[in-house]
Amino acid sequence: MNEIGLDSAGEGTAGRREAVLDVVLALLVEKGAAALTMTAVARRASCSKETLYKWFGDREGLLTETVRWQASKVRAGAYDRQHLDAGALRESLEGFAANWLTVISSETSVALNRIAIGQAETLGGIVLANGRFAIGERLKPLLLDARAAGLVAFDDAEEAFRTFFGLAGRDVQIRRLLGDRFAIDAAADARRAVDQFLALYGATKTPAMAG
Amino acid sequence: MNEIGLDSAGEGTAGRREAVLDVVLALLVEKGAAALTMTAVARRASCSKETLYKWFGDREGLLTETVRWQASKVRAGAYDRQHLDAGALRESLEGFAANWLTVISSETSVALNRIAIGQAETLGGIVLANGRFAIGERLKPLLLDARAAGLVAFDDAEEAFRTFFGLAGRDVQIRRLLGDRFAIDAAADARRAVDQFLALYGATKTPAMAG
DNA sequence: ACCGAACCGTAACGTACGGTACGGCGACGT
DNA sequence: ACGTCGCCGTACCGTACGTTACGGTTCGGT
Repeated sequence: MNEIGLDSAGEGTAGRREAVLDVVLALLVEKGAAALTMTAVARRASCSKETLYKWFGDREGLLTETVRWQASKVRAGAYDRQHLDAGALRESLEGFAANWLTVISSETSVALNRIAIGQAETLGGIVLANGRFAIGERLKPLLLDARAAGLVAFDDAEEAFRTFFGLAGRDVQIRRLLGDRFAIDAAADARRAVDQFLALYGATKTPAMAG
Repeated sequence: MNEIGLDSAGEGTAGRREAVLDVVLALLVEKGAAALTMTAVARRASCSKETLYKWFGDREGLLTETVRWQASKVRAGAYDRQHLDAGALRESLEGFAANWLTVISSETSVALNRIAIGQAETLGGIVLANGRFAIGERLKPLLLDARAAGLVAFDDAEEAFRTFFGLAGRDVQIRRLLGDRFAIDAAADARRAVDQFLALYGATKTPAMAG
């Protein structure tokens, strides 16, 4: 039951907070948002509720910190911007799409999005900023570099990204959120999405629908 | 306060149940899922809690019936299958996309999806069946007829639909669910989505990425 | 006029949860 | 050695909600 250990590793209280946040994530995934009570967190984390409130203020603070903590773990490495030929572009785009698909399909992401949607006023903005918009800001430089290299053609990088987002995600996220557990081949889906995206925006082929 | 009227219209108890369900929807949209208590529903619907429990069993039964009730209201008309030329296909697809975008952007749909996601085990399947899968089954015949008419080319109608779904919806639903209120031009988005879909699957142009 | 069914309004009950208070205990500095 | 600090475990409090029960009222049928 004790998942933390009484500070035996000598990591001080540094890792304790994060251990608590991991307990929140684990409970969220295993039991769902309804079972996420302060008592359950305290018991699972082998800490007292008093400590929980001292560290995180209240329940909402605990949830907020958990969302940020998970977001900080998901950040994928930035992609190399050198030697951007057609192959490198394709590889980077597929990496983005496959990683994104893997993340939004994971139980942790689904559970976190569920609770954020349930409290859209307070948590929705955080998840949105660290999810949808964060990946947009990380992908746009790649798209702009690709355009500068004459590999793709578009007017608005935001619109191009939204199309990429749609082609990659399709119905995956909403189905997962609504409880549909179906198999996903992230690599194959990423390849298909990139094929379709380049068919629409690629400059080497017929530049259809660039506006 | 009384939104129903004491059966004065002589509609018997036929419309009373539906009136209660509309109250649930209104409360969901106005106050959010957290404020949806049985007491609030009873007060707003000018009925007693005892009646609520007699009619719907328990809180979950009330929610389930509400989801079904809303789903029955959203059904759009089937599209004409005659004279399927390129123009008619485009028009039908745009109609589908625009209607779908309007629905998923509506406050009612967002509120209902939020609560369904929060209770994915019990309500998620219902929303999924009446939303994502229902529109899929309604769109596929159109796609198959279009393929038979030589207007589009694809191997798997399900995959073609999922692409259409992604091109139309993109990030709209997840952003709305997470509380992002941004303007949407359903007609323009539908036009763009259909343009892109036909660029990928249209048989008149280069049939790229059909597999 | 009378009966019974359905329903309204409200009170009541049990439970569960967020948040707080308290006693005890091990660790650490002096 | 000893006081202090932080934390654990638990008990506790107030509240809110789901659910049930009950008295009073309306209304259709006979």
